[in-house]
Amino acid sequence: MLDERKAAILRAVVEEYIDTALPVGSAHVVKSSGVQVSSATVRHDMATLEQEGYLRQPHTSAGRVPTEKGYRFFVDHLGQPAPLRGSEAVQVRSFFDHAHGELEQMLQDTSRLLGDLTNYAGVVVAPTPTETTVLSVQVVSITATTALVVAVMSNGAVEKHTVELAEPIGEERIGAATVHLAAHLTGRGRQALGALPATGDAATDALCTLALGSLRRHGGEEPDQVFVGGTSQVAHAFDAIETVREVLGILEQQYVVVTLLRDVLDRGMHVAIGTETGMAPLAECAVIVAPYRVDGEAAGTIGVLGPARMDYPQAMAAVAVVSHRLSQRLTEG
Amino acid sequence: MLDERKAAILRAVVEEYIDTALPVGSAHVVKSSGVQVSSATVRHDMATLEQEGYLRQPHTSAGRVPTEKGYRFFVDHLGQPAPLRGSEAVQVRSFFDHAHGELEQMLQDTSRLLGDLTNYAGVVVAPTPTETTVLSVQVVSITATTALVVAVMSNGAVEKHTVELAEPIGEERIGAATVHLAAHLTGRGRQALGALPATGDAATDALCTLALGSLRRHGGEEPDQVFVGGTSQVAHAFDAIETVREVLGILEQQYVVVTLLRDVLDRGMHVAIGTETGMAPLAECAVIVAPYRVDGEAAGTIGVLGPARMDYPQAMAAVAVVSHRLSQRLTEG
DNA sequence: GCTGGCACTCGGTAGCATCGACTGCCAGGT
DNA sequence: ACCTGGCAGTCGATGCTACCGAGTGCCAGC
Repeated sequence: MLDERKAAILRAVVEEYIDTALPVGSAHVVKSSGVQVSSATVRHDMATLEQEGYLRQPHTSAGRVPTEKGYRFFVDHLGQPAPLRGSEAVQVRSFFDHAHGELEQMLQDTSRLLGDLTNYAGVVVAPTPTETTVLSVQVVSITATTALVVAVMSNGAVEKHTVELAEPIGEERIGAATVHLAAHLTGRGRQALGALPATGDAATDALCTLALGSLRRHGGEEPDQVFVGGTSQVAHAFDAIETVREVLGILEQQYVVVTLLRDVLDRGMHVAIGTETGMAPLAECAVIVAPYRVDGEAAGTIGVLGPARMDYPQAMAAVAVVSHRLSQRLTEG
Repeated sequence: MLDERKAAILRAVVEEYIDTALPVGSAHVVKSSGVQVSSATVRHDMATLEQEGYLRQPHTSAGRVPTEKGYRFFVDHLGQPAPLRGSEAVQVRSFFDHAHGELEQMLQDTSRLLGDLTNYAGVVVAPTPTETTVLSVQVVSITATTALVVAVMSNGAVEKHTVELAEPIGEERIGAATVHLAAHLTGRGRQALGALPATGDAATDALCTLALGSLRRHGGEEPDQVFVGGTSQVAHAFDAIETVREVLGILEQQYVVVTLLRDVLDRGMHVAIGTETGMAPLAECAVIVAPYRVDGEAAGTIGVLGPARMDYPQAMAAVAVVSHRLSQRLTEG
């Protein structure tokens, strides 16, 4: 563990580097850290910090830059959770006060809110429908051999899936299937999607099975819906154009984004820095994630993706607040 | 109008500049244009082309670069519509052969396809529900004072809207509203959303009115859904990071994107270059748009957004093919 | 009307000296 | 044992100059 002064020095380096993106020299540390020693002493400590892997020097005769380990120590031990700036608290409050309508639209807007608050990319993963119950099911015929299964879930989400039929099916059987499905699914949870008693009519049963299958799949390995906002911020956060492109590429792959957030949470982390993300192209990035809850149950995830030299205290505060307010908003109905 | 040689020279400049992003000198033109004259003559013509506004010189003693007018002439008179490269034709074919499921998901994927094909950002505006008919309507209660109106349209789209009720309403009235709405809307088009006969029950009527309103609004001034794919390509297409950011910013504002595409089409154009887009931040960009059709009716729009020095023939071919195949796919059901 | 030739322009690059922000180390003081 | 001021040394960044070369405009001549 680091003694107090070294910790203070490390904090000063991280904070300054986050601010300026420039390597930090001992003189700056003396000015900004509050430690009452000379720059020579600081130099000594910085050399030690470098040996221990918290800092590194881009080249001799340059200042120090935090390593992944340095950032990690910072967020674990030094990042006093900054309260949100007043104007931003207002922004969040007003956002959730005015949020209305469509769940998807609101989540999309939330991702943009996160982007605006932090100046990094904001991500929102839609609630997985695991623990919701079915409010209503309906089968609608679109063409002779395609039908649409629409299920409204108790969390306000609407699942819809096209099913392709082997052969044309009449309106009356579609109706029968609707009734049958409604009878057995309404008010029940996902576990009801396992099996269904037969109706006695083969074609109707076939349709019901397809419908069930599509609903089951949707909550299964099918990727969760994900919304990304504030991609334009990415262009500011990195100076290497190639990095920008890589990060945008990642954000485009919804599946990857979902996996990333889930992985981080699964490992019990709220912040993943550089290689901790488990994704090579994100070596220069950091991710902050938080789950949100609906009716007390973990439902989905939000997060921000920014550069490793991220304003952690601020971003963590933003994520925490948004997750809290979102949970509240989704729970109250 | 330009005489034949000047046109050939202009074409050479545009093509070379598109390729290299470097100002093109008279010697290069001689090499690549096929005109059988000396560089001095080309220089003469290029000076004329510059006076007439087709080319400009970044600075004395540099080569020429096309102006907006130059690109415009190129696409209007010189852009022989390049056939799609074989591998890309395959890619498009296989995409539409395998496209299935959810309309929204497919449109999202289509936008990415456009991005991949052109290496610019791909945009797809979802079909406006204007000319579709209602296949089914249903009202589902979510909480005591909120209900969800779900309508399945004949094009496979599902419209859903939350409505907030002034006071709690019972299940049986929700059911009554569903029945009432279904009776009057099923099989009818958007014009049926105007008014509804009364049921005799005030609470049910109130709910019906709210539901109608929400559906009407959705097809009205409410922005169309838009999908953007290939944003990461934007980082490659421009070298100025500030431009990248501006363009990404535009692409994030769905409303702006929809307006942009619609405007261009309304003006009867398929290609808008620089200021022709009507948007200042897109001064260095060009947009290619095409409508797609469902059952012969113009339904939505697709497009790509790239730099003004875009590979027009190739991109136009890609947009044309995708629009054609998408129309086909959506029409056949 | 086209051409080769020529003088000229000017951005980009390479070389070079300088500057300054750093560091590491050390001898001396507390 | 620890801290400090001082000092020599490193090395990227900055600025200067000289030069190169791609490109131009112009002109006299075919």
